[in-house]
Amino acid sequence: MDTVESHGVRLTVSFKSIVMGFTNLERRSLLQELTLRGVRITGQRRILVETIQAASTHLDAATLLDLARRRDGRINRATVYRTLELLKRHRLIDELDLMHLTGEKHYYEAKTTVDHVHLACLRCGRIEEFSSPLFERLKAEITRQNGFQIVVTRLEVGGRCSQCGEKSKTD
Amino acid sequence: MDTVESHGVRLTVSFKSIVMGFTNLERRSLLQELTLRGVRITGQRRILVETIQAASTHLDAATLLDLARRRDGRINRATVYRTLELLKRHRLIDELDLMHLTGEKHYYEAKTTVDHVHLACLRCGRIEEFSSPLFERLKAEITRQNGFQIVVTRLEVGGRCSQCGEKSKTD
DNA sequence: ATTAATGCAAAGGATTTGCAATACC
DNA sequence: GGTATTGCAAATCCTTTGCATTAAT
Repeated sequence: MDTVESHGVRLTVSFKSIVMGFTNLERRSLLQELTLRGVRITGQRRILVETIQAASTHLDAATLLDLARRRDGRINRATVYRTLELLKRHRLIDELDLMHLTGEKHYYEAKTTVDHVHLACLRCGRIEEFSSPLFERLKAEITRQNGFQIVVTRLEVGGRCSQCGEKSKTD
Repeated sequence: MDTVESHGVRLTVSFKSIVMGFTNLERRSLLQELTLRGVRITGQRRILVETIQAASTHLDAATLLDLARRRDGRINRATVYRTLELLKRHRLIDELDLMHLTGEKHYYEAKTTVDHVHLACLRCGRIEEFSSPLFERLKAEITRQNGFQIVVTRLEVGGRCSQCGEKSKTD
C-alpha cells in the first residue's frame, strides 16, 4: 500500500508485485481517476482515454488520433492534444521522447504505479521497460539530499538491446 | 583516462579537469576530443564549440546562436543545428528537455565525465544537477539484468526545489 | 581540384490557438 | 442559458533540407 497525492487529492492505492516488461507494470485507471477528480467525461474524451489505457505500445499523438478515429471518425487532432494536456495536468500519463528515435514527437502512456526506466535500442528501435528498487532509492536520495519534492521523473536510456549487442559482435 | 567508443572507433582519451559555473561536474573538452577524432575545426565551428564549453547554463539552439553571433555575426542558424548534430553524433554533448519547462526546444551541455540527473523546479524553473553512485549502480543493474549496453542516459526529474517547497507551505 | 562547411530561404513536423459551432448540465 | 468541449484552419515554434556559394586542404 502507498499514498499518492495529486492536486490536493490524496489517494491510497495498492501495488501489485511488478517485475518488468510493458504489460507487467501496473497502470493507473485513467477514467476512474478522472472521475475521482471531478473531471467531466465526454464521449470523445472517453474514447481517447480508453484508447490510451488499452494501448499495448507507447502512443504518439498522431497514432492516438488514428486509433481513436476508428471509433469515432469526427475526432479532431486538436482534441487529442487538448486531452493529452488534460491528462498530463492531472499526472495520469507520462510523456516520453524515447530518445528521439523517430523524430521529435512525444509518446504517451498511462502512468504506472511505480516509476520505470525506458531502454531504447538505438539500433533496432525496441523499447524495454524496467523498474527497480534502486531507482526508488535514487529518488529518495534526490529528495533527501536536495530537499527536492519529486513530482514526475523521466529516465530514458539509449544503447544496444541484448539482441543487437549480440549481432554487432559479428558485424 | 577513459575509453570511449563512437562510430565503431575506440579511443582512449584523457580528461581535463574542468569546473563549470553551474556545477562542479567535470566536463569533456570538446575541441580536444573533436581533434582526437580527426574532425576539422573551422572558424565558426570553433566559436560554437567554445561557446557551449564556456556556457554557464544549459543552452538552447537560439541562445547558442545569439551568443556565437556576438563573436561572428555571420553565423547562421543552420550551422548551429549542424554543429549540434555533429557533437551529438560524437557523444560530446547531451541533449535535454528540462521537462519542457519552456516549450519544446532542446537544451545542450558538454557531456560530463559522470552522468548526472537534472532536477527541474516546475514552479520557479530552476535547474539543479545531481550525480550519485546510486545512479551508477542503477545503470550497472540495467546492463546486467537486461543485457543492455548503455550509450547515453537522460534522467530528468520535475518537482519543487527546496526553496519553492518551503514557500508553498505558506501559500 | 576536390571535398567539406556555410548561408539562405524555404519546407517540414509537431503542437498550439482563436474563434465559431456544438454538446452538456 | 450558461459553461465546457470540439472542429476547423491558421499560426507558431523548433528543426531540417536543397541548393548555390564559399572556405579549407
